[in-house]
Amino acid sequence: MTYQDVSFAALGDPTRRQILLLLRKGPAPVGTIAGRFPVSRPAISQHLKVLKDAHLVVVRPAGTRRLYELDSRGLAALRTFFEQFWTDALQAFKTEVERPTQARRRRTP
Amino acid sequence: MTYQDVSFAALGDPTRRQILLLLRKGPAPVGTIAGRFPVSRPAISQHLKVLKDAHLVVVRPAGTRRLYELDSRGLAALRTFFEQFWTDALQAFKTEVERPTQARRRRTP
DNA sequence: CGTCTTGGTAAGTCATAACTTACGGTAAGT
DNA sequence: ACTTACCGTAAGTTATGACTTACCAAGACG
Repeated sequence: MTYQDVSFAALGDPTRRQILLLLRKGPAPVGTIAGRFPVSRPAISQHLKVLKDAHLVVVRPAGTRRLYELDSRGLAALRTFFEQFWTDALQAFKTEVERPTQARRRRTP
Repeated sequence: MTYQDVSFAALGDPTRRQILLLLRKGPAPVGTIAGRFPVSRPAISQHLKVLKDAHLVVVRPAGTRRLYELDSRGLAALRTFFEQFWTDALQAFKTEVERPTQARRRRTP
């Protein structure tokens, strides 16, 4: 499983996506994050571990608290991957559009 | 569940991501797509349905075949969303970096 | 028309991931 | 030392999603 696989798998869950959106406002301790969701704190801990392992968040201890924040490097890497994918996909689309007229005719009802 | 939720959920599965990568080369019929994966054809059909509902692929009939191809509009919408998210996330990071020196000191071992 | 190819869908299986409660380690305060 | 707050992790539960086989409709061709 590649690095991107781990990242996209992490983003595949709605709770984890919401956590990332929440962390855009800045670092937050686990308890605060968990308080924003209708699930248990350990459930949030498990989600945060997935995000950490995917390099989408980083954690630093602050007393008894653990502050989680967005991992800009991990997000940048994912962004690069997505941009590359998008560029390739767009290129493929352009190639398709520029095919001979015959292909176009078939698209006309 | 928002539109982006459906898209990211769709991208959360490795087989579906591989299908998208495969379709970058151009439209392909179901049988051909399925032949590239170590799973059954109906399984691929189910994945393609998820991708179609997420507007990541479009399908057009060609005789008995159904050609699937990337949905550039859906991908563009997802790209827009991701860029917005990334911009917001980067902004949040910049805000964090530009905080008073005290915050920086804490990061020095 | 009969036959073959293609592929969507129904129904069933089961591994797994998202959830829970319980436990205990660490930090901080008294 | 004791107490409180915080949170990672273990262990258990269960809903779900990725898989399967079976069925059948649509299209193509002889």
